[in-house]
Amino acid sequence: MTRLVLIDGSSYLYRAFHALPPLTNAAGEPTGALFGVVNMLRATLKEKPDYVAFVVDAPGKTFRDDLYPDYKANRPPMPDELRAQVQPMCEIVHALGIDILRVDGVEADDVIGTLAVQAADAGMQVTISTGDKDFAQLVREPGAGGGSIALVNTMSGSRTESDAAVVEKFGVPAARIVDLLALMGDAIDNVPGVDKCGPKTAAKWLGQYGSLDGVIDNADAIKGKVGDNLRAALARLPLNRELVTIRTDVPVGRAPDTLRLRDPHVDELRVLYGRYGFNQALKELEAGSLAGDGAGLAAVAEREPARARGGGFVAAAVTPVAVDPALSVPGRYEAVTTIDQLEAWIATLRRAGSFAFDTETDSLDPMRATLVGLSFAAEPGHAAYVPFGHDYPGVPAQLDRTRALELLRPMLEDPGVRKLGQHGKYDLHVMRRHGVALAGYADDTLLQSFVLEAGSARHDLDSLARRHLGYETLKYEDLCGKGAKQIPFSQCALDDATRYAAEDADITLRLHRVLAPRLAAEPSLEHVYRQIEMPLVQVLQRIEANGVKVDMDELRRQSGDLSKRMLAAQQRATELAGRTFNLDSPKQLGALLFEELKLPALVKTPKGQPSTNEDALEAIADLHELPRVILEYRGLAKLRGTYTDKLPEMVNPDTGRLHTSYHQAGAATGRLSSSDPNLQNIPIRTDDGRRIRRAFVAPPGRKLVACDYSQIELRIMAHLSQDAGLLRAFESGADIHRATAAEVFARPLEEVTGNERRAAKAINFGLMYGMGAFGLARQLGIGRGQAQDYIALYFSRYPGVRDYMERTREQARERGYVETVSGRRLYLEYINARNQAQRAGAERAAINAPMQGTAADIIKRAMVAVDAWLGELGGAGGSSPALMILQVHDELVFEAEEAFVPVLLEEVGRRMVSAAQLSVPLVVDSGVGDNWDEAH
DNA sequence: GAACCCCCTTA
DNA sequence: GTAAGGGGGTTCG
Repeated sequence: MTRLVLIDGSSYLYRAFHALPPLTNAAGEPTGALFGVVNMLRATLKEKPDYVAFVVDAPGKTFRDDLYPDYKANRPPMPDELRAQVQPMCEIVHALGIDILRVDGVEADDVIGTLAVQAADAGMQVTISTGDKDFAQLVREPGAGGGSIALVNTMSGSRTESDAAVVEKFGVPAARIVDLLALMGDAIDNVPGVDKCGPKTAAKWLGQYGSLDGVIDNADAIKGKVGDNLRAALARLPLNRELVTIRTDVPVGRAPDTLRLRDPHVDELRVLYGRYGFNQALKELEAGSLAGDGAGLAAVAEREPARARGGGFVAAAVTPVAVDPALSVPGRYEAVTTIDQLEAWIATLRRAGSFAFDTETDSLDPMRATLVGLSFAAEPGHAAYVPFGHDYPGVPAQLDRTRALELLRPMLEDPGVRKLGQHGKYDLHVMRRHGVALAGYADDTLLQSFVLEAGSARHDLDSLARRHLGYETLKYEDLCGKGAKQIPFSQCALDDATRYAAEDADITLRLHRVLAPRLAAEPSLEHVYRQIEMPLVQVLQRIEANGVKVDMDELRRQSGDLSKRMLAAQQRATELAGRTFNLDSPKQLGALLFEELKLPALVKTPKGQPSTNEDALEAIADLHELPRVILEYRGLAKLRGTYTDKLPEMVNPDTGRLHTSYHQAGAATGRLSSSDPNLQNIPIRTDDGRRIRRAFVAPPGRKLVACDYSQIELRIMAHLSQDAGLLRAFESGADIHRATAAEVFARPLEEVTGNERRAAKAINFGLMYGMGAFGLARQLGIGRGQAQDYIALYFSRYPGVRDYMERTREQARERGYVETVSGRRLYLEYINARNQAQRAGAERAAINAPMQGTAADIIKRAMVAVDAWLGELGGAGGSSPALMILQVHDELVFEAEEAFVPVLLEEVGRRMVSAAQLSVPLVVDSGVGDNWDEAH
């Protein structure tokens, strides 16, 4: 069978550009997109197709522009960094022996469509390699003449080669795809479809009425808002259909059988690969194995020993950019159900010296989860699942959990055997709660990914597998369902569970092989990972397990009190409105205030609706009593709904305490985030809010101790900017906002007024957030001109700060990322965006991230140091003289025996201030009390 | 029930 | 004007 691959070059280029970090070669030329494309091409060539074409768009008007002048009208121009890679890409494609097709006045889609149909008609097996879903309309199963057209999606790695597959993906067969697209429209190409009609709705209609014409004929029968939208869009649907139909009859000037793959120009490739720093490709080239070797380019990972790979075209076709095929093969997974099997596996894992593992449980909450099984992998492609908690009619025999854990324990608790995991903090919790003190937890792929690609990628296992391995994992929902119909993992059939669980361990192991070398190649990132993030895993696990005691009665009393006051506010609001309405509904409230009561709508939501937020209500509070009543109600409702009602529900019945969950990869800047419940946003500013802190208490005989860094981010700004004035201010130990006011308003420290200090404080904070005059004016309620004057004055007094900020923006633009003092990186996807709002947003993030992120690095180091000290003291849980129980960005909270408090203050304070050596001193404030409020 | 909006809490 | 999580309403599947 003759095989033709048609590559949607433009689609690849854009995809690789956006998918990969902004890499450059030694000369500083951008290479990211190029790198992706080259990897994809090499993977394609390894499958030895007979004919290949690399199709790209040509400049110039096409028939679609004639049909519809606004076609692609809102598409931004190609970014410069991408444009710079087009010519080198063409050179490499050519040198690889692949023809480039560019037909004036014809879009690449239509060139591909035409060639695909011609080739399939001639009996060829055609694969269209693209990320564009529109091509689904061309899918053709093998016919009488043997010709076929299949799609390969470069991002998901999926292959679509049958009508059934098209139906599964889009809900309609290939022949109806154009109808579907016509209804949906295409925002990228500026083709408006039916408003609010997405793929599901479109497929549903087409299922009901057969075709677009059927839908048009029956438009009156469709109810609801979407029905109205459909009728409003009727006139343009036929045009839409024409626009989305890929032409298969355009003149392309080449017949498919003239696109034969030629021999590569090795000399040219050597030069090009060398120039762009594609070392793996170069090595492969020198080995003279361009078409045969399995080493993927991206595969900075060590090569796995050769092994069987999927045969035929599929294996490479599903291999997207930048993947070592050896790391994306299907796995061999086995269930371990006998002692002999288990012992054999334990021997294997020990022999390997390191292995990936994963726990399967019945709950996402590690403090409540019961272990259902464990999985292990020591070499890619081979993994075991040890089930012991599956429970459903007819379940096969399993090992006893206690017995299995006792056999595994020596290995799991042996620090000399390295364990790898994905989000291992969860597994550490579960194992600890089942009596196993797991040791030797050496690597975590979640954290590897987080440190390598913060800000530019997701870090969950499924995304990592797709991105780094070109591997599509089984989904939990496919096994156990979702929503109300979800079954616990323990009721999942053993065969399915084995495939799923073993895959998790296997994929984790494979990911580690890809990510570890990438980290090793970046010493500063490796340092952050090894010295900060990995040690912190255990610390966070302990903090979470410690939990915090809450006074449930106090919270219930507060709930009752809040309810009474809410009711009163509600009654008053009803009187004022003259009717009942839902105070919780911004929509109803907006209608009442701005339409019925005709109050001025001074603030708009981002979507242009009149806002009812605090600013808006304050602005009209002097015109009517109702806004203040609403504000009062909102404040009370927030406290009750989010805190006093919810927190008692979340107290763990076993421990009687509240256990939050800290997300180590939660914020791109390096900060932690907290959830379930979020204990990092417990109120403090208002008196009502602070009462909630009084419900966070120490048990009898113990105290709560809160230690927080004073002005840590401003101190970091002083350190980073090395501004003489700011450094001096911190060195002198003065109140920094007062000192700033004295500088800006040019008067002695003691003569600074309250208002001046307030303004200086707003400037200090605003600058750290990258704020401009507009924001400062709003914050201070002054004119924009005056705000601008303040800022100018500030920069004239602290010129080092201004220079630092400009340098930071520049670095961000040039490198695509900014760094903390520790070398942690944050990638800024939109720093060079054409869209000015996006770009401005990225610049603000660039200004803030080094400060926020450095603060996060510092407190993380402090936590590791403090935890190590606490560990030396011995004792655990309630018997320990002190426990670390909370982290709130710049604050650590401890629960300690009363007599131990002085030692704790001394030792913690020392470790916190020496967690980093900056150009200014770090200062820690502390407080002690019976509850969290008093401890401040 | 999911996805989105709007609003609000923290550092 | 940075970084988060979360509640309630609304709308649609």
